[in-house]
Amino acid sequence: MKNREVAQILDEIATLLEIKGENKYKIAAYQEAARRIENLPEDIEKLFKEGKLYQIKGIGESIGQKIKEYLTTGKVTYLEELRKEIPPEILELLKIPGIGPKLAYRLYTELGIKDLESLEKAAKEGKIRLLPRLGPKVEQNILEAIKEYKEKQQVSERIPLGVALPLVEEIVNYLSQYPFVTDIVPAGSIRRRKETIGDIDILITTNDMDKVNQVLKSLPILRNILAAGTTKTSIIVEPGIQVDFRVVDKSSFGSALQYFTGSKAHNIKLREIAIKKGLKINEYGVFRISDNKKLCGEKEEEIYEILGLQFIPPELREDQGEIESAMEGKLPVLIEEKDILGDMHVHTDWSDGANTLEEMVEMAYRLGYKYVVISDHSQALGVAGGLTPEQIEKQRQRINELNRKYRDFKILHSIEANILSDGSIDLPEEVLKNFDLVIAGLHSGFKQPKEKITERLISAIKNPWVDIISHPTGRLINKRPAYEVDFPAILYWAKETGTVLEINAQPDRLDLCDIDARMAREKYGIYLSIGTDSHDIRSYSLIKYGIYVARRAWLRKEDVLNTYPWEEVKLKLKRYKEKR
DNA sequence: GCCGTTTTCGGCCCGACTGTTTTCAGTCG
Repeated sequence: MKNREVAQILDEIATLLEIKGENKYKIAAYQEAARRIENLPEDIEKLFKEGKLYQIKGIGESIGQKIKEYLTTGKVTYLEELRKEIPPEILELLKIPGIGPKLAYRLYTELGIKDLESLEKAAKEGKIRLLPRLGPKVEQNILEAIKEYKEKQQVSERIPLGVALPLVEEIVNYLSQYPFVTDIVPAGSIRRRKETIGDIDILITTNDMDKVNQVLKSLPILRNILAAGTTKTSIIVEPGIQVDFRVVDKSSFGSALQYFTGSKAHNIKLREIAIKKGLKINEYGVFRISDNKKLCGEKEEEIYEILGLQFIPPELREDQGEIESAMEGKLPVLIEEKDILGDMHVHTDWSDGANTLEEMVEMAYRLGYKYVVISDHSQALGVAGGLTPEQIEKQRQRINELNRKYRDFKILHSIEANILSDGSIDLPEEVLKNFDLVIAGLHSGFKQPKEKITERLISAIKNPWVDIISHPTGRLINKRPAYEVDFPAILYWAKETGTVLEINAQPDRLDLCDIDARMAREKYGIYLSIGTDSHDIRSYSLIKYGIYVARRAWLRKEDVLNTYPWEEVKLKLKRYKEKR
């Protein structure tokens, strides 16, 4: 699938046009098209072949032609021309906070700066301050920003939600203890539960701004303060993450929360709708344009209400159709954590888990689940103590015994089998057929060519005894990209065979991701299962990350397999269908 | 460059902060 590639090309065009100082609306058009395509829950190539390219909003004649050229020839002449005009190395300058396209272009044309090294050298030699409208302060800020950037390079650019969320909870707990902090709510991409977070936005209501700012200065994990205004304070906390605090008045709390939750695209769309209704939205409230009268602002819900929209859950606020749905009153009722009746992917110390089967089962029971799917590794994964057919048989007997101990709770015997390099499963059919269900996943050979990996996965999907594919794309956030695979083909065969795809809730996996999961359900009608892939009893709590992905994928309770009682799950699994 | 329940042309979200400035452009979110 080339969605991401196309989006990156359009983004690069936009950036190069920005540096050139092109019309800002033209630039915005490229950025908008890039964003649309990156988040598109459909294969752009498929749409192109079906002649539906121009049905995507934001793609008109000019951008459409460039996409067409890329998909047919693999290059975009327009972009290559632009690259000749502006050396791509300049793009590196834009990564430095405080350097935008205008300044980057001036530094390049007036001082010949085209990379970080020459930038740092020029700043140290005091050459930048000699340019008109630039001074020593700019020079100093550039040097500091370069230093900060280099430090940040050590870590990754965007941090996983699984790292950011606990950090935010720590900060919120710390500040909550002060009586003058009356409200403290994380906003931004954290609140939208995006899989990675650029920086953290936290909103505070208080009757004493000075004290809040004072307290922020003594935050234990504080590294340094970037900016401290009367309404905004930006800091860096360990381990190198920016946190923006916004101190707001109670009467504006709802508006501020809405504004800072974003996304940017979502907010722009809302403000456009507001204008058509004679209203203006900003972070302080909703105002009538005619007399500037403030109509609301204290509660977030009021903003959507006054625009004639259903309340839109933060996870959906990406301008991916949620506003149109809300307008028609057709937003989905999103799945919630309480809807999950059982964890669909759990390991024990029979393979590489840290806790015993008994401990894992007992914890699942105590969490209030109705069932748990025990899915240890199979024999081919030697490093993980994968189970042989004999061990599997023993484990089944133990599970049968345990099942007699519990009422209103079922232990399901499964396996996370390996898809071997030829696409076969590392257990014979007579073993596979005895499980309650079988999960299969790729654990090796990620570097095989795209055709080969696609073949392997499809072969596993076609296996009548494989019910669920675990972590279907194999990506590890910030560590390993998804393996090369013909994803639409995977979806097609999953649909054809009734195979379920997993949303793996491990915070570094979140695989399928939100966009893929939405595509699987919305365009192909495939069921998703959510499993924590737990290897110890504490990891059951990670289910919430799977729920976040599902919600961002627009999934309702009924779209997710493990919201159904086991007897109903059976009706949806292909192994039981084929026996009927 | 895209788009249209007032538009096929004339619009295109909103505000804070910073640095260098006597009024504002650039950057950021």
